[in-house]
Amino acid sequence: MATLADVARRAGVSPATASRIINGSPKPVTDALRERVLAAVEELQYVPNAHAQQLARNHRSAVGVIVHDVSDPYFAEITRGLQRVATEHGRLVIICNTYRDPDKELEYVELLRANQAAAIILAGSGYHDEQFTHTLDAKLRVYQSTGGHVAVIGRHEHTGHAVIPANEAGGHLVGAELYGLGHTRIGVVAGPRHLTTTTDRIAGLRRAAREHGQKLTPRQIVYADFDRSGGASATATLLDTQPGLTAIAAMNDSMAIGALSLLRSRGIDVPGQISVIGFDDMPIARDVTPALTTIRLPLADMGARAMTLALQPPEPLNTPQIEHVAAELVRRESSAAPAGDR
Amino acid sequence: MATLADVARRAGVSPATASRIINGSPKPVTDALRERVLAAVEELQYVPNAHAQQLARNHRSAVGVIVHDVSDPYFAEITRGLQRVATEHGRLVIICNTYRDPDKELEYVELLRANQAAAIILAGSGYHDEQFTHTLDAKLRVYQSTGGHVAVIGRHEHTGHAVIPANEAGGHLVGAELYGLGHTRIGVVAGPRHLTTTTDRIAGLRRAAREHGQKLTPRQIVYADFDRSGGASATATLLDTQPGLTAIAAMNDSMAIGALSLLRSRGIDVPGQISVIGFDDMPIARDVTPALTTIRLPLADMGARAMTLALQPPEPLNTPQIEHVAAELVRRESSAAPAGDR
DNA sequence: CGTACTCGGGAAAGCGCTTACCGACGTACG
DNA sequence: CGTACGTCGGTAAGCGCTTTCCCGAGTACG
Repeated sequence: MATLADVARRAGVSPATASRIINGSPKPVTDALRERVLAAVEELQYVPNAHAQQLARNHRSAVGVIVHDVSDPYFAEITRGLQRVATEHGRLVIICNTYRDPDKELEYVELLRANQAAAIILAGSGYHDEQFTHTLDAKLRVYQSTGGHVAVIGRHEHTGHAVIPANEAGGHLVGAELYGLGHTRIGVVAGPRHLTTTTDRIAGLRRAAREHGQKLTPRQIVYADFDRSGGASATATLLDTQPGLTAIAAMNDSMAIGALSLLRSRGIDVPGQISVIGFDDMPIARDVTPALTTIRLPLADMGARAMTLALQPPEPLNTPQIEHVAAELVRRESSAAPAGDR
Repeated sequence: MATLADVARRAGVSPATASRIINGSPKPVTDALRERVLAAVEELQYVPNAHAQQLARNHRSAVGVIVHDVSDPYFAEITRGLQRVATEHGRLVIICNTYRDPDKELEYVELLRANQAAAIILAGSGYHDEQFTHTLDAKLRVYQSTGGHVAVIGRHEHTGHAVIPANEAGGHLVGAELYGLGHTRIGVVAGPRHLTTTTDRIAGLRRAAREHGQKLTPRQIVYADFDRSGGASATATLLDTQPGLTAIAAMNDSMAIGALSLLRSRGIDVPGQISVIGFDDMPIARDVTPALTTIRLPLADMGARAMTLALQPPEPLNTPQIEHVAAELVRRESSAAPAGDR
């Protein structure tokens, strides 16, 4: 591996000069030398050692993103937004997948700190776990105290900037739509109960229920994994335990799609017999049949905003900023009034 | 930011000792000292500077992955497999999205080299561009010559290990199925023509056509972006220019889904009036309606294999290994014999 | 009790780069 | 023609860590 010293030697200059030319330092350098150095770089296929540079310069450049799983469309969309902004700022993004293991989240914060990340962005639901939340928060604070920036997406318990989707309000939209259509026997296909996203969305749903003089009993809610197969199994449980169900509210689109596929396999018509509403409005939502009625969250935009916050110059007022993002109901074909009403 | 020296000072030992304790070096250290150092680490919330470590140790640890776009399910799946293996080996993965810009691919190779990546994995189709391929290859060789490992997925023109999906054979499977069912008027919804994946798959399709005494004219093939909207627009073009079409072969599932949605919007029954076959078997394929007949590629597994190859101990025989992976037809509901045949 | 080891710990030399700081030269000026 | 600058390069001191080498103090042995 060619080093700067090699280049300098080859060009017959000092490492200092070579460095200045290669990095375009403000210090003026004669054209003759410049050309010689550049030629040497080319011949030696020299690429500066990023670690050495980082060490010598001592200023952070990369930013870290911690998500549950990039291959989940929810995070994929967020990541897309994040990356776009990061790239505009010339930042390298390090993506860390926790695969929903809170401990990994902790580990990755350390790793990112070790790598001198300029900012850490935590995307995805928080956990209902006092102990964990506290530990994470402590780690994040330490990181911040050494000049690191922090932004979180979809959680509020933490220090640092935050982009917060209207999960509760979105849940309320789902409820308002369903109860408004006349459904009373609603099943909820929920994600893991230890995720705040799940509970926030359900809280909104509950509020809507109350407003319509209804109530959500524990048995109407089935918790499962936040993915397609979790949606399918939760739906199966619901079908078996809640006869007369006319609507299913899935707490994200992946689960809704799982629900759709299970209903289809049981020969149940959607929305004829049962309505289904999802959450997030992932791109696929419009491609399933029936096209999924869902709550739209501007995921890519949320990612972009979080990155923007994180990359902001050292806080003007030193106060973490919180951006709320609205949820919006997108009516498609999977929801309708219950059969009896028609 | 606390440094090792701070920790050492606080524990009243030399940096050397602190380092040895923290990294669990083979050198034995008294328990008393060990505890003091560990306590200091805890109090100072010390995290070693990864760049300094990397510089001092001088051995690569991270691995870089260059993909077109992680938020594309095709790459998301591959990435999932890659990550799994990398994590098992305790490697940090740096994911780089080119967003299909070949120049970025070049840039990222440099960046990864600068970051002392132990290996670079290039996923996704290659480009039909002599010049570019040559430049990339040269850069890769330089990287290899300094001890870097290279593995590519889905392209063959390069140096280094390769995991190659049976694109041609898969295309042939599509053709065999469609022509076998009796279709003769087939439209091809293809990805960008400068991608080798596109042309390889079409080549297989052509071979099947010949075997059935058929032929694919240029007008039967429409090239568009490798995504949902590309699929929709290509399908629209096909419908407008190829009356009497009975089947559409999409060159990936995203495009197939776009095709499906366009057909639905035009009120065309699938597979009643037109059959649709996709390629890749992404998870969503089974959730659209009608469920998509497609060619299965074990994407996550391909990623895992590439990572395994890349992480192999310095080539035993120094020869790049090539692993071919088979494609398989998955019959679902979107394909059937043409109407006239029934 | 002296010698030969062993064992735990520290001193210091880098890893590859950046960046004050300094010095040599050339120019402009008094 | 001597002094004062301004220019352009080089020298060297780190950045935070690892690791080799060495040294002092035990221990075991003759």
